[in-house]
Amino acid sequence: MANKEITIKDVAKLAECSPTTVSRVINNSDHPVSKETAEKVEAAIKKLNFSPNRIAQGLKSDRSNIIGVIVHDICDSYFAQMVKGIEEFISGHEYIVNIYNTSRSVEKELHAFNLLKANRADAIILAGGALMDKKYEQKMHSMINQLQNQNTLVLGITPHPFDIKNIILGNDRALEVITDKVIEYGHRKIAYIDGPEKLYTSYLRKKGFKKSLEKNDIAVDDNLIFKGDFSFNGGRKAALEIIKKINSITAVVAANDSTALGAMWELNHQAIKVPDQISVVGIDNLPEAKYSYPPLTTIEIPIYQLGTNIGEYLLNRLNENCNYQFKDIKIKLIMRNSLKRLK
Amino acid sequence: MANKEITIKDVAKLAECSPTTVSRVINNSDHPVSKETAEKVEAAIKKLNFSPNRIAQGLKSDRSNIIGVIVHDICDSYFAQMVKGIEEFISGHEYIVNIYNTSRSVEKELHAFNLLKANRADAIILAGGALMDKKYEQKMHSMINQLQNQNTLVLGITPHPFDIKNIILGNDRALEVITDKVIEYGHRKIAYIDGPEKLYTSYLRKKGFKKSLEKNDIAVDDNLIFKGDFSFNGGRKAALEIIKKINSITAVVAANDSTALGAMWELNHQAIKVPDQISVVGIDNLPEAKYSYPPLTTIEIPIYQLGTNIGEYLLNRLNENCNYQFKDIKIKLIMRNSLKRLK
DNA sequence: TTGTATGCGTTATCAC
DNA sequence: GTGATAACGCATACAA
Repeated sequence: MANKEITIKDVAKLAECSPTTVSRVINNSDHPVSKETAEKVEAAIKKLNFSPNRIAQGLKSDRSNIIGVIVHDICDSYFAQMVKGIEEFISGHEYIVNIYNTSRSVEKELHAFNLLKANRADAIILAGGALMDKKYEQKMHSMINQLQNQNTLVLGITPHPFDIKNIILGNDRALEVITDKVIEYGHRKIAYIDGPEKLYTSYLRKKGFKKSLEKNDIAVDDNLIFKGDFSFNGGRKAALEIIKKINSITAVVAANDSTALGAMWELNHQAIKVPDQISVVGIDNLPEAKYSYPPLTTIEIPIYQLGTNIGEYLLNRLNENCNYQFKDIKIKLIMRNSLKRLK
Repeated sequence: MANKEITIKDVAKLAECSPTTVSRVINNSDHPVSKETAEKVEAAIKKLNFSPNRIAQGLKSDRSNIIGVIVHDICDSYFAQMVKGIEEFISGHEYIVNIYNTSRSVEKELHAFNLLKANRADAIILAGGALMDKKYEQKMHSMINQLQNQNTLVLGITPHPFDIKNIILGNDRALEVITDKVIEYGHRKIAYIDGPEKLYTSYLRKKGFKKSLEKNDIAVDDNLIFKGDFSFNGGRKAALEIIKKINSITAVVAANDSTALGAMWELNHQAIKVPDQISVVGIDNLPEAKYSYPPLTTIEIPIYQLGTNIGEYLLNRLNENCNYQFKDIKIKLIMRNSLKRLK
C-alpha cells in the first residue's frame, strides 16, 4: 500500500548522476555542477515532484526548523494577533510554527517545553507573561539550561525570570501613561481591575497604575482594586463589585481591553452610563475596542507588528546574525469616548 | 560553544549497556530487559536529562508527528476556537500542531502545502472552506495525490472538491434552519449578507438561505443579497447598503456572526433600531454574539468541540484504527433578542 | 566536474 | 537478556 517515498536517489537515477550531485543542485551549493547535469536534475525533480525530506535534512544539519510558540489562549485576540504576525514572517521562511495553549497552567507549559525539547526546536517563544510559581520557576531554570545546551533559542515576551532574551513591552509604562491621562481628566477616585494572580504581567501593569497615582499624590486605596483575569467575563464580574461602590468611583482603569470591554458591557447592562456616570479605560487596543459602547479609550500595543518583529529577530539570530537588534514597538494613547473630562 | 547533543549513546555509556538496550527501555519494547539494567538506564536518563531526538525517530519510523492546520485567519474567533480544540487533543498526544494563515490566498495555501509536504506531515487539516479557483483546484489535485503517496492524511472541514475525507458541517442546513425561523416569525422581506466570493462555504450558506425562501414560497430577490466577506467590517459596509433599502426589508440574515455583529453595530450607529426596525440573525454563535446589542440570535456550531473531535479522529486514523468514525457535531438554534416577531 | 564513503540519532534485525 | 550492525534520507569531506 504505502508507496515508497521519493528520495534523492530516485532523482539521481532518473537524472543519471549521483545523489551527491542532486544534493548540490537542491542546495545551490558552491560546489560546481555543470549546467547540463543541473538541468537534468531539475527536470527529474519536477517529473517526480520531489521535495527533499526536511526531517532528514534536519537530522543532518542539527536543525529542526521548528519554532515553538507558547500562548495562554489562542482565542484571546491579543495572542491570536501575535501568532499571526509571527507566522506571517516565519513560515514565509520555511519554518514550522508550532503552537501550544497553556491556559496559564504550569503543567501544560512544562509539557509544551518537554515536547519542544524532544523535537529539538530551533527556538521557543514564551508569548505570554511569566507565571509566578516557585516550583515552576525551579523546573524552568533547569529546562532553560538544557535547552541552551542543545542550542535552542528561547525568547520571552515581557520579562521572565530566566536567563533568556526578554522583550520588554513596557507594560508598566503603558498603565502609567493611561492612568496619568485619567487623572489629567480630573479623576481622583479611580478603581483598578487587576489581571490574573500569579502572572507577572499583572504585577507590572498594576505597578504602573500605582506609580501614576503616587506621582499625582493620590493615595492607593486597596478597596478600589478589584479582581480580574484579563477576560471579558472577569471584567463583568468586577463591574458588579464596582457598582456597589459607585459613589466613591469616577473612573475605572482595567488591566486590559477584554476586561474593560466586559466591565463596560455589564455597566451598560446595569443601566450605569459610561462615561457619564463612570469612565472606563483599557490597555491593548484590541480590534473590537473600536466598536464597543462607547468606543474604548486605551493604549495601543501593536501586537501584530510585535509578532512580525519577533519573527524577523528570530530569523536573523537563527542565521547567526548575532548583531541584529530587536525592533522595539511603540505604544500609543488612543483617545475615544469612554473617558470623560470632569469639571 | 555548541554543547553536543545528549544521545542514546551517552545514556548507554553511563548505564553501562548498549544503545539498543536504552532504546528498548525508552520504547517499553516487548523485548525483555532485566529489571536491573532498566533501572540503571532510567537513572542515567534522569541524570542526563535525556529525551530521545524525535527528528531522528521520525526519520526511522517515517513519521514526522506533524499535523498541519491551514486556516484562513487565526484572528477570526471561528478558527481560533477550532485550532484550540485541535491543539488541546493533539499536543496531549505528542503531536506537533503546525499552523498556517492563508488569508484565503491561493498562493499562500499552496505554499503551506509545499512546506507540509516537505516536512512529511502525518496529516493536514484544511480548516477553512474550499477556495473556488480553477488553477488552485488543478494544482491541488496533483498535490493531494503526492501527499497520499507519501501517506499524509488530508482532512477537509466542510466539503472540498478533492479525494480526501471531508467533514460535513451542514452549513447549508444551518442557514435553512435559521431562515425558516425568521420566516416563522413573520418576516417575508429578508435580506442576505453573503460570504466571501470564491469560497465554497459562502455558496453553501447562501444555498441554504435560498432553499428556505423557496420552500416558503418567497421569491429570491437578488437586489436583497448584499456583498460581505465574513468580517465585522464587511457587515458594516453591507449595513450601509441595506439602510438604503430599509423600507423593503424587515430582517437580515448574515452569512456568519462576525458579519451580523458588524451589521448590527452599523445599524445602531446609524440610529436604526434592532430588532424594532429590523431584525438581524447570524451563524456560528461566536463567544461575542452573546454580548452584542442586542444579543444575537444565531445558530450554534460548536467549533471548539469540532476541534477536539478532529483531533480524536486524526489520532485514531494515524494509529491505524481505520474503523474509527468521526463524531459529528450538532448545530443548535440560539434564540436571543435580535430577531423580532412580526404581527 | 563528478562520485564514494561516512555519519547525523534512532530502531529493527539478527546473532549470541 | 544483551548487543553489533544496518538502514532511514540527506549532506559533507574527501577522492578522483
